[in-house]
Amino acid sequence: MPRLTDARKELRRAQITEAAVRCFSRNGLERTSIADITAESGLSTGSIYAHYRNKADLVQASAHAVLAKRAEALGEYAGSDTPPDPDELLDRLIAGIDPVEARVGVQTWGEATNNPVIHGIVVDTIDRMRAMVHDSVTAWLVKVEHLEPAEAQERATPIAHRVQSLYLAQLLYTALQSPTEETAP
Amino acid sequence: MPRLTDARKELRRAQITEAAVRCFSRNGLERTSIADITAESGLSTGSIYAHYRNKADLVQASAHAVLAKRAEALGEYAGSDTPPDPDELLDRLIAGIDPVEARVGVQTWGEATNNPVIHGIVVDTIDRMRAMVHDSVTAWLVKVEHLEPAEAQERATPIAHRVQSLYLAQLLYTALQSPTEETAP
DNA sequence: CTGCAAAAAGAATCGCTGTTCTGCTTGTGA
DNA sequence: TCACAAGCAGAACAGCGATTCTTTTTGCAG
Repeated sequence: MPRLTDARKELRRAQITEAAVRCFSRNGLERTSIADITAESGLSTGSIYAHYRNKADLVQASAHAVLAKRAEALGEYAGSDTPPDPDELLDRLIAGIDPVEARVGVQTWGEATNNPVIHGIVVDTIDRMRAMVHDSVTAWLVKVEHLEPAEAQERATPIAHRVQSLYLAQLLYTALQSPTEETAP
Repeated sequence: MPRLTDARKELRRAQITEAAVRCFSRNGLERTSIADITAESGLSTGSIYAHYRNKADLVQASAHAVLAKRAEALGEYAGSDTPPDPDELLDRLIAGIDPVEARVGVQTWGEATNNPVIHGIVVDTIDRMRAMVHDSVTAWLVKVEHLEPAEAQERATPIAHRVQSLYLAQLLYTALQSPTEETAP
C-alpha cells in the first residue's frame, strides 16, 4: 500500500505549517486564506487538504509548532547545570525571541480567547513554560544561593511568575515593534 | 437640516460599540459578523452603516473605546496625591481589570500585528499608560522615598517598565481564564 | 404643527473563501 | 521494473458576510 513514507509525509506537513506561519505572521490567522498558503508553500489546495482535515486543523498545528518551539528553547536554559540567575534567565529568554514567532504567538493569544482548541494549546504551553522557569529558578536558588530544596521551591514561585510575566510582555512588545508588512493590496 | 442632535448621535454610536464589544469578547474581532452586532444591539444593518463607514471603522472605534477606558482608570491612580508604592499600584491596576475588556484587549494586540490603524491605537495607549505609570512611580519616589526629582525620574523608568509588563501579563492571564463562552452553535 | 431630510429597517447583491470533486502523477513495496 | 493507491493539481461549488439599495419611519427646525 504505497503511501508516502512517514518521513516524507512529515516533511510536507512541516512545509505547509512553515508557509502557514509566514502567512499568519503577515496577515493574521483569520485573514489568511487557503489560497494564500497555497501560494506561499508552492503547493495546491488539494495537497493541503490531503495533510490537514481543514483550516482549523492547520491553524492548530501551526500554533502548536510555534509555541512548542518557544517552550523548547526555554527548556534548554532551564536544564543547564549552571543555572542562570533570574535576571540572566530573563535576558536569555528575551534574546531568543524571534519577531515572526512573536507575532504569531500574540495572534494566538487573541485566538485563544474564543477558540477552545487554541485556548488549550496556549494554556498548556504557558503552564509548561512556567514549570520550566520554576525549575530553573529553584535550581539556581539551591546551587548558587544554597537554599534548602524545600524552601527554594517555595521561594521560586513568585520569582518564576515575574520572569514569565516579563517575558510574555516582551513578546508583546516585540510583536508590536516589527512594522506591519503588507502583501500587495 | 434635521439630523440627530449630537448627543443622541453619540448615544447611538455608544450603543453600537458597546454591543460590538460584547460580541467581540464572545466571538473575536473577525468572527463577529455585522449580523451579530445587529442582533446584539437591537438595531439594523442600515443603522450601523449610518454611523460607521464600515466594519473596520467600527472595530477601530471599539478598540479605542476599550483601551481608552483602561488607560483612563489608570490615570486616576497615577494622579492621586498620596502616590501608592509600585506594588500597591500594580495591585490596584490588576484589581481594576474587567474580564470582558481583557479579552477584547488581548484580541486587539493580535489584530495590531497586522492592522496598521489598530497598531497605532494599541501602541499609543501602551505608551500613554507607561507615561502615567512613570509619573505615578516618580511621584512616589519623591514624596515617600524623598528622592530628588531628577534622580526619581531616572530611577522610575525601569520600575515603571516592570509594573507595566506585569500588568499586561496579568491582562493576558485574565483573558485566558474566563472560559470561552459560545453562542449557540 | 408640519414637512422633509436624515436615520432605520431589511431585502438584495456580489465577491470571497473554505471545502469538495475529478482526473493526472508519482512514489513505494513487491 | 511495475502496478496501483495515495498525492497532488486545479477547477467547480456552496454558503456566508460585508456592503449597498429601497422603502418606511422619525426627530428636529421653523
